[in-house]
Amino acid sequence: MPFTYEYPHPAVATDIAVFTLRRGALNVLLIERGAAPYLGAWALPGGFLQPDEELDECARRELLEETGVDADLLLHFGNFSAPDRDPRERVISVAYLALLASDELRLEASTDAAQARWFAVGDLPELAFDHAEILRRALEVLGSRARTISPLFALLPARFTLSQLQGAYEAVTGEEAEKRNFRKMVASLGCVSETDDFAHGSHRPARLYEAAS
Amino acid sequence: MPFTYEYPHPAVATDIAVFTLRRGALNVLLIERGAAPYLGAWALPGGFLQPDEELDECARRELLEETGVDADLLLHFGNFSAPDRDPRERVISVAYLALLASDELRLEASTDAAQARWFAVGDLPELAFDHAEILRRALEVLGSRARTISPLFALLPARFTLSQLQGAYEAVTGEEAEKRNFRKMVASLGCVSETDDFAHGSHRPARLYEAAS
DNA sequence: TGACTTAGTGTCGTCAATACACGAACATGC
DNA sequence: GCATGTTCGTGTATTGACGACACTAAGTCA
Repeated sequence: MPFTYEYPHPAVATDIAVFTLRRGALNVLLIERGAAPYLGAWALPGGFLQPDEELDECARRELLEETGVDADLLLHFGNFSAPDRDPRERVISVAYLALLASDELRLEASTDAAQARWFAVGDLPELAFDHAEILRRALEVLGSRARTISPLFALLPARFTLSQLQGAYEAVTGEEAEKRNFRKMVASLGCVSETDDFAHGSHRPARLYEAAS
Repeated sequence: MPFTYEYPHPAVATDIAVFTLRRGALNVLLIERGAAPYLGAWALPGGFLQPDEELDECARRELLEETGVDADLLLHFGNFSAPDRDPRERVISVAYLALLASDELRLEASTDAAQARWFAVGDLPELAFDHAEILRRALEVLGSRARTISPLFALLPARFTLSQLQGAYEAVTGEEAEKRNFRKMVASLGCVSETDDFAHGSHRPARLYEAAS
């Protein structure tokens, strides 16, 4: 029996919610759309799946093309398939989230995007399409996974103080943590190892840690 | 700027791993393919997304059409997008899992499927496409979510004994549980309430419980 | 050199999870 | 009807995890 699939194929795209910490606050990367629809509106970076490309690859490529940011760890967290979510034609959105250390970042908007910018998650502009909903879901997933700590390393430089790690944890979960209990938890997880160096600020230096082998 | 999307659209399909308990063992519902490719091979039920249909709806509809089983609670757990995973054309698979009580089941194969059958997850046939991989991932996700108990109700009749609930828990996690500790856990979760009735077997009757309001 | 600020540590109480053994209730067979 | 067998159902003691709590240490800056 020959294959006949009588329905039109939808377009398939990825959208990526990239988070980082800036001045202790959780920020998300948005682009200003350079094309209709929603010309001039802010949106999550993303774009269409190409032939011979897996969805994960598509997400990484689109993010790099549109913002100059290369994220090697992308987590799929949901699909968005409302038939009218894109006014042009039917587009299935495959949503990813990523975490990045802010010292790795150099934003470069591409042709598709007029500009790329960080926004604190508590102070967001109106978003194009259903991206507000996608971002809301991304934040939910992020908060629920923060307790495993290890993803948080991606938000920090390679070497970090425990206070920085706690700050990342608090920014992602939205809850304050007890300093001593937090350190006990980190120690029991065994996912960091101390270095011989210290971060020098304006007060007592803090020991630097790194992700355990 | 007019919208032009120069790449061909892939087909989008859903595949569903439906689990139930039969004689205490976890079983998965498979269909025998009634069309090429993989004619005669066993596969997860599933099919193509239609216009004006959300992915969740597609999964429920395809399952019902192909097997006669209606699952109202479908959980998306991943996408499968290897470019060559379907020999006909590019097909993105959106994968779901569902749990059902075996007393709700009356299997009816449709035209697309020669027959539908339950297989113990420990004794599976060769599967079409990349469905072995999809099923493997479904089992991982299922095991990791069992600890919240509440999804397990779907595997059981409306009223069940605690021994049945524990059996479902053990079948899904693959680990044995201590009877008293399991009951304490269930009590502390507060997700079941006792009824005044008892299940009569060949020994001491067991109290029947139901999902808490 | 003194004041300020952040870094870093130990203890106790509570609660959750683990391990463990026995009496209760009913069905069945003699 | 009575003895036997099987599953149902419960309480306690121990352990480890988690949360609350206050102080000393080390360096900067004025």
